[in-house]
Amino acid sequence: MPVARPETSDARVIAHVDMDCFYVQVEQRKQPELRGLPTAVVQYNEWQGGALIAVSYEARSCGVKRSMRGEEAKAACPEIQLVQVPVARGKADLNTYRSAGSEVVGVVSILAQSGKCERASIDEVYLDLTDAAESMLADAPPESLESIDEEALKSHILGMSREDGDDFKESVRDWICRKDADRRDKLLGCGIIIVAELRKQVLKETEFSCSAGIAHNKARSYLFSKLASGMNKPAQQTVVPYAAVQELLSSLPIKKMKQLGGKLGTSLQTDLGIDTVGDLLQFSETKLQEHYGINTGTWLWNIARGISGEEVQGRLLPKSHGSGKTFPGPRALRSLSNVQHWLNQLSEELYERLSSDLEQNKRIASTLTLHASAFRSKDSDSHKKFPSKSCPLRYGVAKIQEDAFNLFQAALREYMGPFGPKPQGNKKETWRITGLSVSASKIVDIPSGTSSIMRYFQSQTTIPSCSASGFPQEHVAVTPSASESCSEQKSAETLPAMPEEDITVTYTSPDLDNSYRDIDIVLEKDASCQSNEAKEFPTQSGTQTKTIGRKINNSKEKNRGMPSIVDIFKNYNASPQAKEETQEDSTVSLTSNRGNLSSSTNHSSEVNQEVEDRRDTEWGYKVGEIDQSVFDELPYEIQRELRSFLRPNKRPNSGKSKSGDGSASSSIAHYFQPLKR
DNA sequence: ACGGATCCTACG
DNA sequence: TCGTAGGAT
Repeated sequence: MPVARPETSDARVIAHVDMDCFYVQVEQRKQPELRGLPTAVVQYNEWQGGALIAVSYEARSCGVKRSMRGEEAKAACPEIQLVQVPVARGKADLNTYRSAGSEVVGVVSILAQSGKCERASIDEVYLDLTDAAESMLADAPPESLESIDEEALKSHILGMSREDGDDFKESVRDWICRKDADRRDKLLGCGIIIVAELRKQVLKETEFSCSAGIAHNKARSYLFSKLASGMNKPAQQTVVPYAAVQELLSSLPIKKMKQLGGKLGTSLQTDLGIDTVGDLLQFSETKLQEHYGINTGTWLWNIARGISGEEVQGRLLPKSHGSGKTFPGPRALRSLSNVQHWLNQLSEELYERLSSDLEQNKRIASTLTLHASAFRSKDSDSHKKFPSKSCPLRYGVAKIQEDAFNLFQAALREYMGPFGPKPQGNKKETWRITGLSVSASKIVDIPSGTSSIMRYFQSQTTIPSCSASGFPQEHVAVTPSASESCSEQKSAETLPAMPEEDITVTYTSPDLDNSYRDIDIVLEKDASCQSNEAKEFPTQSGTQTKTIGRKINNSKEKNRGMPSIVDIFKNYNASPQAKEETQEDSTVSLTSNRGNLSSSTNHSSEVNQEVEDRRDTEWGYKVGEIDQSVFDELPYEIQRELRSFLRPNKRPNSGKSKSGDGSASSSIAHYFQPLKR
């Protein structure tokens, strides 16, 4: 699973910042009355009071633990406040937490402007503060400061004996300011001050408290930010000096290490008889490689020594979006139309999130994947894996819904295999669906400032046929996108008709205002979705926009079903330098109900300029190289826009000035740009 | 090198 | 527990 990365440079300063019981804090910010009370966030309420997914520190001290049910929590702590995760479309809706998460990432990335910042999860970031720490050491080393921040003095310095009160803070100060310290430790000392300041700012800007680990690499900072915050208290920061690493690891239970909490960790315990990380040291690198393969073996050898060369990626946005739901036990889905109903819900949510991503971050996803889990009762291998399927992603709710359903049916046929779709003349299916999810991946940036492209995709979101005409439509037409790209290419073969119940399925489709309205559609009895004569939605009178994907497919053999514009952007974005600059293009949506921190003003011009600088040299396509038939199929506005992109007016190469005024300041404010309101 | 499918891991 | 994510193979 894990892979080894040799340590590249010696003295990095890496911080892992982790929000304390994040969902609880989000709810407490929304409902300040809850602050200070034992609180937990639960998801669903029906069964045993719902499942706890986040627990406040007050509740933890009452003995409430994550992965208790709501009722257990009430028993352990009668005064606990249980807040429910919002529900939308019949499923948990995590959007409020997601946007609070991007709010945090946005603030952190701005504060850490001088260093790389990586969104590690909804509430965690890694920071590479090496440069900031080095500049501080050069310009304003801690010992030169007249006073050290109180927050910094509260840090835990591992390996340092801990006494209470001022003595403790005094010794922290001494450690930070020690003149004869190892350079690596001095850098960590700077890291302490920087992170303390950053955490204070995050609290001020977002009202969320967080904990942090500061060390020389990701593995160490992660581990100790987790260990420390998991211990007892929120809002802690922990430093791992070089010299303390070995001893701390030596007695650390192996299962506590990231990546070793599961099967691999268990295997180490049982197969090698190991309990602590220190125990791993006895095994030679080759021995570990023999047991666990070359990659995992070397990784283990390294991690036992706290070595990890993994770099902090400058990525502030997620790499995929997914929407899923489980249907445990008796709630398992037993009919195709029920599956379709839920796929429609999930697809709707997914589309909504793709739309925001497009709007806010100018990104488009290009792959749609369907995952499901299932079992077949009353049969030998009742727990065969349900295969995943993917296809090119077409923008538009109805398209995603269609494609998802088609992917599902393809997967189901494969899953059922020889059993065939209709094993007995019985009424009910033999399969049960216990989980469904749709996800969108391979997300690429599109050049900013191309407004017509935005309009193009927006127009794609309207369903021309039914919403305008009001005619009931048979909506399960096969589209080339999903059906052709599914594994079974025997397109000529008529697929076995799936039994379909008479049922009213609610389709929802966005109208022009992006608000949703419901349209009831009665599925035909034999909605043998499977006629492979691709039925196109009747191209609607009013709509200019064409489904470019298909037409292009006809003229261009490869890339079936893939909107060519995605190809173009993909190629564009594949240019070597284009990425890694996620720092600057931090169009992270700072959709806070309080401050509106649009980070753009400062940066966007710079980004645009950069984009323009690369145009001529780094576009994967030159205008003449784009297949004319592809180009012609694009909406006129986009053609025009692309032409202007492809033939840029050359501008003087203004070497991207490293932001920062260069004025040396003795204040740490130098390392942070205060947020402007 | 790349992409689809599968598996594993982690966490609120 | 569920709903999401990321990474390795």
